Amino acid sequence: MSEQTIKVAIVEDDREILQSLVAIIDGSPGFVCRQYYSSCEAALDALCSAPPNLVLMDIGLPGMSGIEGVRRLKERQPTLDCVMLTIQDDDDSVFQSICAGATGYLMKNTPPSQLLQAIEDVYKGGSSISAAIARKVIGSFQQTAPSPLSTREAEILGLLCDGDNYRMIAEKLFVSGNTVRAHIKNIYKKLHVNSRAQAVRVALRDRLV
Amino acid sequence: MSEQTIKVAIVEDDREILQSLVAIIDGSPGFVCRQYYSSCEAALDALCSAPPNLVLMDIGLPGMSGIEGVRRLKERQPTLDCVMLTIQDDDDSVFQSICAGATGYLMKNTPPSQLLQAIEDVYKGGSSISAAIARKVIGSFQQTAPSPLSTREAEILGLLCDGDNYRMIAEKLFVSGNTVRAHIKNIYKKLHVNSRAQAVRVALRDRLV
DNA sequence: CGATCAATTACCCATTTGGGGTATTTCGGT
DNA sequence: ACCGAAATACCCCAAATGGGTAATTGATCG
Repeated sequence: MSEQTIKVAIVEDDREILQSLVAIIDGSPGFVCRQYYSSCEAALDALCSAPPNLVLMDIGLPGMSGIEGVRRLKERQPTLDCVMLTIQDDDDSVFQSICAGATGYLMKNTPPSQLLQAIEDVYKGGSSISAAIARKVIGSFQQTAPSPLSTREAEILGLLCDGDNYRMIAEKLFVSGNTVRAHIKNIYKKLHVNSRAQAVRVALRDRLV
Repeated sequence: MSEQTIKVAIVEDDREILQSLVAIIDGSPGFVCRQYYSSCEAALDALCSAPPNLVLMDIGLPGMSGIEGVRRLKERQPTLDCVMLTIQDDDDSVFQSICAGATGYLMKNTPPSQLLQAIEDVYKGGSSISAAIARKVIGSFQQTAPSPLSTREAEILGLLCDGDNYRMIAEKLFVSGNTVRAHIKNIYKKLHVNSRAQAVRVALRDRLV
């Protein structure tokens, strides 16, 4: 079962790179590349009517970018895995790709053995991202600045995010509504906001809850 | 420079696993393990006064869990990299660990060669997470359900998240405040909420903006 | 061609919110 | 012993919000 051939499609505008990729894939047992395109426009319909197991997508394509390509592709084929192939690894490209639906993100200079390993990982339900990119993704989960809020304030902010109003919060914390108001005023001052909506946004963004 | 010895500390309560880990690390050129502990309580002070390059931390420890251990450790030594070592890979443990500050997350059955590779990756500023775990982390960035909102509603929800009130939204969109109110009522219905705070929370959670 | 829905406008009214104050108690640090 | 931060509690009042109802226009879909 693990020896099933993995059908890979490639979208890449550089003819040389495309050919060398096809050669690597097609020349390796267990992998086959029968679909390759030089633009998203050319690839989209074909990939939707005859979906491969996995798509290697260049980011820097002329016309529609690989990121937009993935977005369109995933709209029509949500189960199709896409791995970005790129020269730049700037944060923006990484996160945009991931949000667009990419399952992996590889540098173009990845050695063939790792490339094949990555394809196999994705095929098996994993995700192929390099150590450096994984760190960036993980870093986005971790809060850097320490919370400026007191314990009580953080508690109240949490209830604020749940949509509770003064009265509900007061009841849950066994204090008066006036006290809740006083705390919320302090929270707003500390977060430099002046409405619930903004407070919730900051709270979620900075993981204060 | 790449041949510098990496000092690894281990926190693991199972004596056998601990010994085999120490043997692997210490027996490999370029790696050394001089600090090993069977509980977070025992490790914390020692690791802060004589920080290694990297800590391998078991999650299922008696007493303080490895996740809490990482949290405390990172409070005092924010630059110290921690890699979780665990038998379970349930979503909760993964995300809790990452949010607590872990840089990597490995299964205990990871073969020695990959373990050493992972340690080296982290030491070089990367992040060692297995393909399966990377997929979970990446998946958390990707919206699954299509947005139930119309273009206009999504637009207004975005401004709502910015903290704009009716009047400000109305001015930005060149419509009346009453229209904005009507849209917001529809948004609330579709998102099953009844306040701005809840709407913002859902919008950010489901990436509707 | 009728049905439906998105977008738009409008109004009423009770409740909630936010900004401005003031004050007491408790607790940890200097 | 004193100070400041945190937590508690209260006042007034203008503005914003949320729920209800209703009507018009345009586009899209059977």
